[in-house]
Amino acid sequence: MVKVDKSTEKTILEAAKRVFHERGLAGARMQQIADEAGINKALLHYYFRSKDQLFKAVFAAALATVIPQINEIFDADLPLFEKIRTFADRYTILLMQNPYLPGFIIQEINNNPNFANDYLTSEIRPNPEKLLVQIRKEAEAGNIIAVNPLQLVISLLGLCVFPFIAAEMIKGVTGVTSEQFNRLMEERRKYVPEFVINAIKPRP
Amino acid sequence: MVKVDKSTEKTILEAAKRVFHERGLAGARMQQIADEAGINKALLHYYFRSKDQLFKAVFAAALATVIPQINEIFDADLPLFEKIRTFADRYTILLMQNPYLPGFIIQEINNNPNFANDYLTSEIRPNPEKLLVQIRKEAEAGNIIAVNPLQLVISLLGLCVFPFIAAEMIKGVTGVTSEQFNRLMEERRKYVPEFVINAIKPRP
DNA sequence: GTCTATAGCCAGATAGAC
DNA sequence: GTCTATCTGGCTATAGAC
Repeated sequence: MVKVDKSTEKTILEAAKRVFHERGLAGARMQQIADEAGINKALLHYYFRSKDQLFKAVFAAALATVIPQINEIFDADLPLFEKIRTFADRYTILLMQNPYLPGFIIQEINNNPNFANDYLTSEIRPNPEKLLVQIRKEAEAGNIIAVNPLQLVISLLGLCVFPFIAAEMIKGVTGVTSEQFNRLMEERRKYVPEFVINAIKPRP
Repeated sequence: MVKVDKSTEKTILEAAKRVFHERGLAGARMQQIADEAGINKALLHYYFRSKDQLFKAVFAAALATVIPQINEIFDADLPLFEKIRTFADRYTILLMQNPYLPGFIIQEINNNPNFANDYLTSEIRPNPEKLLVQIRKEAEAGNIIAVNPLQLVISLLGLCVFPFIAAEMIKGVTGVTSEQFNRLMEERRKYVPEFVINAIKPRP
């Protein structure tokens, strides 16, 4: 990476992010991070002490870019259908800008059963509670069909996140290029919320 | 692992499957596989030559347990709604029996950009073509609303697979136990297909 | 086929000069 | 703060006895 006028620590974090996102904790190499940052290995240790701590910093940053945004929409003061539209739209945009993020997070959670204790603080922690209550109330009022609120939230998340997790598989199987894939995700910003709303809107 | 009367090769493959599924290629250790198989490292190399080849065998087996089943339903001679119900039901059962499988496959695909060439043969390759055509025809006939067929297939897959990929996250955040999670997936066998059918059924 | 012992390498971490 | 050089441990892989 070309040296630019920016703190070494930031440069390291950005290089580490790229490498960890691509290869995971176990697969990443400190040498590659150093190369991408345009520095040497010793300096990585000078700034972050160990590979593990560097990883923790990158992982925490990943959670911090995605979880607060999710919670903000979960807690927004919006009618349910508007909330679903806003969530799908904003979350898809976020993922288009950070396509490696979901796979990275999921992968490392599965490899570190203790992640909840290690990383989830009171601020950085997905909190669907308000949305779950909102769904339950709308169902009781008959504004949507009867659903298990947790199933609905999982479904909404899955519809947004899954294509990014499975991107390489989708490309490999269907033959769509990265550009076509992006257009597909662009289309999904509107497709997903209408899909979900249709699924839960009562029929006359 | 307790020694039982079964071929060493099979014992190794089962142990390797457990370890690779949990830790991925880079994170797995040949020593751990040997321990779980109740043998020593040298024997692993005697049977599979290298870690890489052992991994390839496990990965190919993983694809072989899931892809043919998917294709069978994709290609079945069923009306669309029945196909959706069958797919969600059977695929969810399959994943409940192999919960590590999706995460394992996704993780290694993302770490090996060349996987399509390495692993996808003419038999072992997801083939949604017939289902895509079927969806297009149903939409043209007005039996379902207008949709991009690929979006619909991705959605159906995501609704089934995502909860398993995100299982640890879901448990960590909501506090549901593994047993409660299984009940949730059990419920999903019916929930997902009705959700999807509702989403695409035309309104009067 | 299965084992013990060990070779050989690679990656994380540190020492110490500048 | 940043570098080069090096240590150290751990891991894959092999040699060779049984």
